[in-house]
Amino acid sequence: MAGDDLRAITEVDRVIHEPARLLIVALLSEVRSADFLFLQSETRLTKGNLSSHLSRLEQAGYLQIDKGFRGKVPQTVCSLTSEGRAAFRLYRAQMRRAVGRSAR
Amino acid sequence: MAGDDLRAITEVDRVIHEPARLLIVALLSEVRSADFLFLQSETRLTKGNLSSHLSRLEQAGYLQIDKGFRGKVPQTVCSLTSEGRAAFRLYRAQMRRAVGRSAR
DNA sequence: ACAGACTAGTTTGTGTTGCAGACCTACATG
DNA sequence: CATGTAGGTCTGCAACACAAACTAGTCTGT
Repeated sequence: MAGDDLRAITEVDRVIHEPARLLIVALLSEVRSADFLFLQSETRLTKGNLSSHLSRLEQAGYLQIDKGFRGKVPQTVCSLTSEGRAAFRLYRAQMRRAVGRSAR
Repeated sequence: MAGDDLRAITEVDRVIHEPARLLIVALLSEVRSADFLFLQSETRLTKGNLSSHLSRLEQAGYLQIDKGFRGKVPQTVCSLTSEGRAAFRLYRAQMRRAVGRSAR
């Protein structure tokens, strides 16, 4: 039944489902890595928010965060882990079922 | 830029974005109307939860809730309003940009 | 050299919300 | 009367999103 497919929606990964993080993950899914400032300008999130969303993604094992320096200036570089990419793939598959009717 | 499309994700309608309600709206989008018990069995939500999500959707103007009787038994029948359908259409368009395979 | 501004990011505080479960109302039936 | 059904409300709690305050260190002007 169609309902069974749909019911899976209630089990989507909330870490990714949150719009701000979905945006971050979607952005990162298209590149190898991105630094904090790039993400901030793309997402227009405040530093505080961006920082905590990144931490959340890291905690979930979806993101690798490398802190280094560009010259004397600290630099935070982020990239999705393979679990992160897999989780995003799954999320997309689930959501397409709910919204993607035209995609098929 | 692709980033601009994506950034719209952060503005999705949270009323619909919540998985339980997304499920309800997706179900209702495929029928003219559905009663409380049907929704409960399809969603597997508790009565309490289902009731409050329905109220939330009604408050948002997305849902019409008609309380009546089937014989002597009370019956709550729900159907999306045209605003509800429009909101869902918009939501789907926004989310497809984030998860749709042919986004670019 | 030292104050003040700037950069990069983290921590804290607050209000909202999603959810489960207990309870309530009204009617019907065994 | 006791139980069941339909459809809720209410309460308590944990999670969380967001903004604002804060920290650490660098750069600039005088």
